[in-house]
Amino acid sequence: MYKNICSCDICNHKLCTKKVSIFSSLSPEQLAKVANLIIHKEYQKGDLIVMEGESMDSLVIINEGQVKAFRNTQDGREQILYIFSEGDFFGERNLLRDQASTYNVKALEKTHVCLIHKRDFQVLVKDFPDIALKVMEELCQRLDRLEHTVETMGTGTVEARVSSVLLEFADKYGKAHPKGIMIELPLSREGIAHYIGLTRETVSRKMSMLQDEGILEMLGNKKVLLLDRAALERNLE
Amino acid sequence: MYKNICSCDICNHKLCTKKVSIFSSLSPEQLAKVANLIIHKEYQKGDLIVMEGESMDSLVIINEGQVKAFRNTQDGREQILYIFSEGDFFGERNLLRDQASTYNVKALEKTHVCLIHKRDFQVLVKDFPDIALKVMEELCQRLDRLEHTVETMGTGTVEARVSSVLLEFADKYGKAHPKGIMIELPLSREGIAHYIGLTRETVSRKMSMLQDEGILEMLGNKKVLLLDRAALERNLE
DNA sequence: ATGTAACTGTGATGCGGTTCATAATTCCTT
DNA sequence: AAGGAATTATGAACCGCATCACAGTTACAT
Repeated sequence: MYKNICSCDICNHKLCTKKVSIFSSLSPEQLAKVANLIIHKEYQKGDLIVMEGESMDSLVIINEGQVKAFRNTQDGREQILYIFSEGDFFGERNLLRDQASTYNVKALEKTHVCLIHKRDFQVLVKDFPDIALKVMEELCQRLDRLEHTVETMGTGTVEARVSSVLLEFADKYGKAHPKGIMIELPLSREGIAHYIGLTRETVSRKMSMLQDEGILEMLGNKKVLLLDRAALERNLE
Repeated sequence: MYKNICSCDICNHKLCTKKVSIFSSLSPEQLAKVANLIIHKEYQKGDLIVMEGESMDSLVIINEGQVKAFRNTQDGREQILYIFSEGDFFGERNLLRDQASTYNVKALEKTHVCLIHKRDFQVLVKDFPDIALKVMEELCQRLDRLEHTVETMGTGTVEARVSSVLLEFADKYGKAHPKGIMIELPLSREGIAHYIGLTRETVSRKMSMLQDEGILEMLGNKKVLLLDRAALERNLE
């Protein structure tokens, strides 16, 4: 499963510690100590990083690239739960409790991750209680997002779901652009569909609609230029 | 908003500390110390305990009764996110971060709650770091449940949603019974509908179907006798 | 640059859940 | 125990998303 162990002398394993909010309360010396505990690994697009049910022995921090966390139902449908990018982490639940992973994680592109072993992480948390608080903060943010997702899935129209995910991507991956916000989509149409519980076709149709309304412009399959953010927000309800 | 301040000399404010897992690592003396910080309040069925957007100054622990946490969309639809019962707590996110409540909380029946003020809670967490870990554990359980809800809402059939919620209630509120599991429903059909993003009518119909199939028996509006748990589980996919 | 595989767009069709309407039951109050 | 309000059940019609089918487009590797 592990492919390339990055020897990475240049960054001295420090890059990921700097990018990650859970270590933000540490001093440079402490950070260096943490950096020594880290093992780097690299995955190619499509590689399965963790499988549902597999037990994990490390906290995984995304240093570069992105991954999706998802579950498969028996009839082959996929539900994407999270998209993790640079600075995000996963596997925390399997370290605190002794529990197998509750989802699959797959690289959406070439991805460089940093691993901290369970025993090292537990020592870290004891030595630096602020880390636990930061982890908690991150968990709270995930709760917020999932609550919002449940609300949208439960009460929202299909327009609202598509608008909501586009706004999320605009905030997370959007770059300023003279005509609006340029979004580099992390997922294909089908991926988006699996993220919000719809079919590929419906997502296609709704995005075409939004384009016809002048709210956005599709640039190939992987980019969207958001022209009218406010209009999307109005779609939320 | 606060109605009755319970003077409650009998329990000496200890009941709720004993019931709550986040204090399970404390010694009896430490528990007594915590108990002194607690203020008791009581709400009647239908009382709004917290409003969305309102800022909270206390952690709220349910001592007796149950409440629902929910959001309202602009067009008047309601999405129930959590049902909290004896031993559960809410408001933790507004204490750790400085954030207004993200949902409404309403009493589903006469409910007795214990309050710990923000400043007291923060001191507690510092003195007893295990409390933070316990809170984290609870947050993880909520994440698990929400992830499961998103999966069911995104990929599951309506049968699966109804089956899923009935299984949840069976585990949480079910009592052994010679013919199966007797469930005291915390929500009306409409409430269940708002919990799983369906309409009252659809929930009615599906539950009638389950009754016709001999999987359960409805006893009035508030009780369900689950006869064939395995059949419900098979419905999940 | 080109060819090919993967992805996307769109029409036609059908099913299933919502909506609306109304009847029946339950449950709560007195 | 009875009456009335609230909740639930159920039928009919409609609408929207899934599904199926296939054409068109994009992207990527060589």
